[in-house]
Amino acid sequence: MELNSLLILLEAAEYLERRDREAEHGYASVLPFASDFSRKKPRAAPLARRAPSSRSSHNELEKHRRAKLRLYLEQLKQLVPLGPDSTRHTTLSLLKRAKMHIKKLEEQDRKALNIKEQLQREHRYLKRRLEQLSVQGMERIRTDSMGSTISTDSEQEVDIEGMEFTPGEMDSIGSASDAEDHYSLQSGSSDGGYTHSRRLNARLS
DNA sequence: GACATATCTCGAATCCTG
DNA sequence: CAGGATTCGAGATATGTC
Repeated sequence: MELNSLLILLEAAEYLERRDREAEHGYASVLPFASDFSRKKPRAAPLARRAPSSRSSHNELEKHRRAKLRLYLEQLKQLVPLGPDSTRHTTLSLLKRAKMHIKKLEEQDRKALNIKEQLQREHRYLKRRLEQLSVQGMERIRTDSMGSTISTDSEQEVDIEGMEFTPGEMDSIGSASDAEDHYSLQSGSSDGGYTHSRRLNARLS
């Protein structure tokens, strides 16, 4: 269904909701939006009636218009989860459900976006951390080859399992954006922060 | 039969186009 | 701006449900 139709239906749902609320308070039960008041004038007595032919064609057009509205409502019904009691739904209940459904989808979208940003930060941080570790490894190789007597052919294991880095620590090893990334990793996620649990095996000679 | 909801009809307001 | 097309609100009527 085109977006315009949905928006129209959503507006209709809000109007009907408001009308219900106002009816509960005993005023303006059948009046349209306040902004529409300017359109409404007291109905004049039917002086000049339309010619029968134009009247019937007008009625026919009205019938088409209602059919079109029904069609849109049917299409809307396909898009909105109606639940188990979907045997009978009034126009009003359908529009209310559609409104709730749209709000739910917007909320899901917002959450997914948050998770995406969180993962992007995590990815940036881990990438930089990996670069730093490989640079450190290369430096150690260089110093070892310059006469150091530290075990020449032994295997050294760098275990960073359970490592956590504070923002201050990040300052010393990376850029400001690194710190920002890591800080958000620890504080931003709902599961209590991100902990490195990876074991990096660095073969050093 | 009372009540709720849908549909029809009509006239007026508004939009659109030449 | 005139006039046809479209949209809207309101009352009447039809239909469904309890």
